[in-house]
Amino acid sequence: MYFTKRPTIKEVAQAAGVSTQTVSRVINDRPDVAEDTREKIHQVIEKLGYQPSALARSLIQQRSYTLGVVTAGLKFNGPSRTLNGITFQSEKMGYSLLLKELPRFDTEDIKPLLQNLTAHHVDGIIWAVPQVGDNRSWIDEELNDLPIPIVFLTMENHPGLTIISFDNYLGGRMATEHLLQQGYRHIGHITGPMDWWESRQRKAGWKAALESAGLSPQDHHSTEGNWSSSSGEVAFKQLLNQYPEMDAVFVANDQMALSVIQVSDRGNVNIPDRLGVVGMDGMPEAAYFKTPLSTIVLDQYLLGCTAVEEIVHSIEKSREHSEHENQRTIILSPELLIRESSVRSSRFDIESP
Amino acid sequence: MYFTKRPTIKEVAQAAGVSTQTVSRVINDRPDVAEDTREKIHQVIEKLGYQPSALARSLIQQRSYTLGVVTAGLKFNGPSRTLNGITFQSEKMGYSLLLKELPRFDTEDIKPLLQNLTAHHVDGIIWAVPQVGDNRSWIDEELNDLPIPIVFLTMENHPGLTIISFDNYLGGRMATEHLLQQGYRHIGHITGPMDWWESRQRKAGWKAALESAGLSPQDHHSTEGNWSSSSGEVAFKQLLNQYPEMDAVFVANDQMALSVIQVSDRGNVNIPDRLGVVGMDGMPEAAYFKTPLSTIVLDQYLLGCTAVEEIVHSIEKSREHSEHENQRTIILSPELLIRESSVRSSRFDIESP
DNA sequence: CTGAAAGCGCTAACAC
DNA sequence: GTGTTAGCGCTTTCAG
Repeated sequence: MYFTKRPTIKEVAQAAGVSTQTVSRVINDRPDVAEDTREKIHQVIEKLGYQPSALARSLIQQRSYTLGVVTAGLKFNGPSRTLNGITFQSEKMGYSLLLKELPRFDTEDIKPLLQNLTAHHVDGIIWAVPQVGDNRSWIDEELNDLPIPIVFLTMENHPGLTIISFDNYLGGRMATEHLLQQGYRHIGHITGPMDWWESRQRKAGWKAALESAGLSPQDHHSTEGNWSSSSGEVAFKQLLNQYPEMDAVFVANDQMALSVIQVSDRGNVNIPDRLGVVGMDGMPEAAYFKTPLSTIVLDQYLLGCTAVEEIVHSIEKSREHSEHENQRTIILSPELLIRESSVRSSRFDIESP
Repeated sequence: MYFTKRPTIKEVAQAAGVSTQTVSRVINDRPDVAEDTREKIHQVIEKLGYQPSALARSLIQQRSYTLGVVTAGLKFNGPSRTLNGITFQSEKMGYSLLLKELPRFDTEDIKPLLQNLTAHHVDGIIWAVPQVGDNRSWIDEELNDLPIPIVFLTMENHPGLTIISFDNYLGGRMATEHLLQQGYRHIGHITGPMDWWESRQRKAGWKAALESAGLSPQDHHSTEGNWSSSSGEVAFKQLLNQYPEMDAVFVANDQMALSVIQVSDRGNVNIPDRLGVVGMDGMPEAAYFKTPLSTIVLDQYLLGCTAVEEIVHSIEKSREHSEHENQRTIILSPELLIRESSVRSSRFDIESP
């Protein structure tokens, strides 16, 4: 196999018998080129398979049309669906993507990564890593040195930052209020890892909904999982133990809800009659669980698209004015998807208060 | 918010009172720099927060240490787990990633994409798109013009190409042979979309295993799904209809197997006693299905890592000799993971031949 | 040990 | 309309 070098603008110019500047004008579709010159150059370009170097252009134009994307946990559904949205929206808007994945969600030392990104002259950064533990502590130190705009996904409000998040609090409320409406009164909760901001928000929503209904959620009405199905099994068994009156449970994601359904099935606990279940995330498979799962759907694809729109917007703004106040917070709403796991059959409806 | 320009090597040189070449020597860790000069420059670099431009370096060195990654279907588990492996291995080997996602698996017009990648001076390309329909037809036309190495994931053997695939045929065989060993004799198959090479391979493995056992698989012993759980439901119901003697089924992925389990449960068909089920892929959730699912595990992460190793290897080779024969085919083996869905309880064991 | 000059591939600003 | 000059930020010669 032979690899032939890509042709340069110089070679095209020579082959066409013009200067590089004229070739440059043609490939940038500028006027002020004679029609037959343009024609000739196009032919040479076609023949040589010439493609202008994005690198050289980025250097001279001080603009790369490239976005840095930092993600974590690509093997999970949420992050990869978000990335899915990012790739499509960036393609649509004419930007390329430089991808980095953190080895852990709570990676704290991100300075080298940031430097690597700016070394590549990315025009902006999408920080698509959920807020976990102290993994936002670098912001105060590093952000001032950052020569380009950045948008953050999935984190709490922070003055001066552009942030796009789901309303996890609302999601928790919606799930719980739905269960209340169905007549359940003893609603437990299996949380995600409590060092995750999203977990805390979902739990707060659950709590608030119960309190609004005049009920008083106790500490022993919830247990903590780590998002995985196996952790959900453990957390559910523990919850059954410490909260025997429980007649419904809001589970912080669908994976953990899956094992709630399995354990209930094996224990002959009927869902939804004896136990109502609502999950969160909206994985398509949830419709095919033993009992189809009601869930709070998060549109991760949309999150990705929105992130690109915002960062491109910020980039454009920052090029107009060297100083600018552009930070804003966008909250995406979750949606309740009702399936069997939370809707009691009629004989139970009659019994409910 | 203010954005401060990144410093250049020139500014560092001026601040340190030396020439840019000397700074260059320091940042490239070359000898032949006086210790105190080096020290001084390091201090200035630290103070200014200087980071050399990867773009300028790529231009002059004719080498970007960047890999082009082309993927498709990131919202699915397989592709994103592969990407997960790619990000980690490339980070480890000192390469950055330029990511592109095809809008559809069977996108045929990839010339613009290829040009875009080479325009960014990527050193090599990982084509992480499964072979579907005619989506490899561009190879013969475009590959000769490609100035850099490329490795393909998940496609059939093709002379002159470097390819890394799972042994899908073997996977199909293993699943089916396992069911045979368990005493099942009427083994059906739900395939993936038959325009996928992987689907055809898995089916061929199923067929071969049955024939080796002296059984004769018929056309009506299999139906076709599209990987989704909902398609699996349809395909399974159809299969039940046209193959009523069926006592086991090999399902081409875990998602579809999920609905096989659900439909069976609702129809009071006991798994594994009345119906043995084996899936494929190895999604972690499969352990928590109503009946825990036996499955053929594919290590997609490893696939990604291997892809990076291979492409970097090819890049290195291609820089040593302008001509080279480096193509090779790597086949990764699947693994059988046995859970309840395919292991009959003892009272049935006794009955089996 | 250090610096000056040239140039990677391209475009901005100016000439003609 | 088209060419010339300069330079984006860096490294590679080659002098000294």
